[in-house]
Amino acid sequence: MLDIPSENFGIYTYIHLLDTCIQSKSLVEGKKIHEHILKNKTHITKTILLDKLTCMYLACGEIDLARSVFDQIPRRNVILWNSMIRGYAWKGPLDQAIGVYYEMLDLGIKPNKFTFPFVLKACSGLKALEIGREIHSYVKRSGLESDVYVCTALVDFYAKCGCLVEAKNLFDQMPQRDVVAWNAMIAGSSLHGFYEDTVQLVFNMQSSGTSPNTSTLVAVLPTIGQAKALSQGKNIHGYSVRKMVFEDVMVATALLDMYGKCGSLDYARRIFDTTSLKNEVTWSAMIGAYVLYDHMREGVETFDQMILDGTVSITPATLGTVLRACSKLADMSKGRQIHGYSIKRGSIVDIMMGNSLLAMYSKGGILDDAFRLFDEMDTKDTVSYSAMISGCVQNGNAKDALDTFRGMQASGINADTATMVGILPACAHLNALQHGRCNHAYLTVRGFASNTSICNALIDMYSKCGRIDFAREVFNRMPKRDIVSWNAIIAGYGIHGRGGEALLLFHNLLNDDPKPDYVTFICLLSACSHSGLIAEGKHWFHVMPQDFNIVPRMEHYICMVDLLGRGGLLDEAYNFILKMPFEPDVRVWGAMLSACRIHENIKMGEEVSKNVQRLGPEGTGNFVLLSNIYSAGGRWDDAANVRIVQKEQGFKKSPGCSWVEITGTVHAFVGGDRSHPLSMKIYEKLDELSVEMKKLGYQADIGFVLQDVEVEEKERSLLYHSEKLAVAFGILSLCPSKPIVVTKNLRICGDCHSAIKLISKITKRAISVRDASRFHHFSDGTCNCEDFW
DNA sequence: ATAGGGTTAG
Repeated sequence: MLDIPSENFGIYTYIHLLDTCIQSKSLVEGKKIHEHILKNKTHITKTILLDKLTCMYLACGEIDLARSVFDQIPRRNVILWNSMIRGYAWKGPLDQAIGVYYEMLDLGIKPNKFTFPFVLKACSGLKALEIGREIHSYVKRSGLESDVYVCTALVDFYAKCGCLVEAKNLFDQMPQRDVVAWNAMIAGSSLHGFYEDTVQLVFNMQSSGTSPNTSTLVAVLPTIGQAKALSQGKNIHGYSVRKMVFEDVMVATALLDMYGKCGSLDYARRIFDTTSLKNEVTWSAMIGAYVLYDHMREGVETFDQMILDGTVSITPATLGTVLRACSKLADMSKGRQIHGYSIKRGSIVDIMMGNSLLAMYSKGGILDDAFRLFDEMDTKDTVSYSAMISGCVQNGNAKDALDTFRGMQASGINADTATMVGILPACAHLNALQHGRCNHAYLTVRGFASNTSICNALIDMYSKCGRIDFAREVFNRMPKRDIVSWNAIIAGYGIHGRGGEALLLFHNLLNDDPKPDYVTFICLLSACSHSGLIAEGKHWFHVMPQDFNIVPRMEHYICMVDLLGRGGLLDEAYNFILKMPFEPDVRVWGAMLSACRIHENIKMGEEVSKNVQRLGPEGTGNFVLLSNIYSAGGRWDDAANVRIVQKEQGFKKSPGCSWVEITGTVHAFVGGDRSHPLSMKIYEKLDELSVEMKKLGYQADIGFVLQDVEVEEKERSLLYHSEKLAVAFGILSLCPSKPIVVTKNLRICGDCHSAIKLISKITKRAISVRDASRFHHFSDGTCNCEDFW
């Protein structure tokens, strides 16, 4: 600590002392010297001293103190103005940098080539395009456009603001381009996701004799990850190894992130393990990679290691990523833990963090908690409201979604595209045509009505609300249609049983721009199925791979089995399944089974039923598989992804599995499961409930079991379905006031649906079942899905 | 270099 005597110093002594503070960034000493100067009054008005004090505060990052000294100086030179602008451009508030710049111009001080890079940096940060352009024209008038530094700053500004053409023009005009100029151009292009352009720029940079440096690599890698361009990413990796820059944390983290985004988790992990100097971003990127590709267990484990490691701080970004894992896993107790932790650390004020929590609670079906947090949040933005709205919709709670939307409008927060795309399915779900039309009007007023995603949601809403004519009108008027638009309208005609029009539209699509994708064929085939257009369906299924290069997926086979089976061609459907190039899953057999039921073919039904039983939903299930199911957890929300993951891990079957969380532990069951320690009690409970249910007129719908066994045996196998076991265990384990939330990986079975309605009445408990497609909230004998799912 | 809400089918 500096010991300052109280006598008066000469001015150069002060200056010398202040320089020392600037070098060592010692704010405490600097302040003492400032006080000393104020006390002695001798030099208080000396500009040179005030200049130094300003610089001292700037060096210590005390921008407000710097400003107060700066404002007292009567005549300030351009260097000091530049320092002040630089201070704001680095520490913010950015608009102050621009303010000081204009103040300087107003006072007639002429900016120099050092001024522009700082003020332009502020413009980039604020995306203040017009101000930036004005500054650009001033630069031209001052004849500084050819200065490398100024021009690079302009390139950077235009590129960051997304005006890549202007950036490129300036860049091309530069008399010489150093690595910083190249990096500005590359970073801007990468930032806006222009993968090909970015890679081309790097190539050109090398051909022109400038070697990429670490900043180049760090700028390029995110676009590569976004484009999932793994082989290009490997090239960069190789380059960084050759140039020995892989030991740079930023480069290592960017490489890790790139591999993660490409799904190469092993490579990502290898980089993670070999990077000795990990910071919090490195850890976050690793966790994020796991979560992105549904490796929740590894993600959560890595987070636990991060805490144990203790060398880096836990940021809201990390917590947000872990929350997404909890959300995907439906692991609310872990999520709550993170919630508590973030309150303790004060991270909860971070709005993204709050929004992640909202999304987790609402997607997890705990709307009460979501709303409680939502009410507590001091600042709510569009995303907060959107998360609540779509959360309500996903829980089948469309009414609350609409109420929340009204609240949003009342509090003056503007809805954006995502909000509207979230609210429209609520109208579809409620069959709330009036609301839907109202929202449509609102969208028109707000100027959203021509947005492609919005129109897609409108098409879906109108067709689900029974107004395919309105849906078509929206479709016709769209300025730009993407493949989702076409799929939505084709599906719309399909569910309205107007297969002919669906086919006609499909033909129109073939003459138009977007190429059909695999969903198009699902929509088309199901439209054919709903309208009995068997020949047409068969035709398109067969030409799909050769003419459209689309490999039939499980979903297409389900549609085909449905098409043939519904049409009464049971033998053909059965043989079709047998000839499938991969093993049919339970949904294929399920479609077959329902065809057998429609056409009352008991014999084939029995045969098919064996396959349904074997594969789930209520198969005997083996426990290796089971442990994998719940360690990987809540895969219910992305059925397609589940199959990819399962294939990777070498599993082919997908048995029905239900789980319930009791004080932080997940208890999972498959049908007929007797492995649980409390198995005896669970079965007793179910038998007891079964007696009560029968009193209320319950009859097991043995149509769901087409096995050749005695009626009583059929009833029993239904009674021990996984969702019933989980519900019974919930009843036994949770106090009566607590709602029971069961999650099932497949769709809930029809018999279980009727049974749980009665169980909710008998036990007077709220029971929720989240199945593969939606929530079922049971209470007092009814379900909020109104038996339609 | 890491982080939040969204539409198409069955």
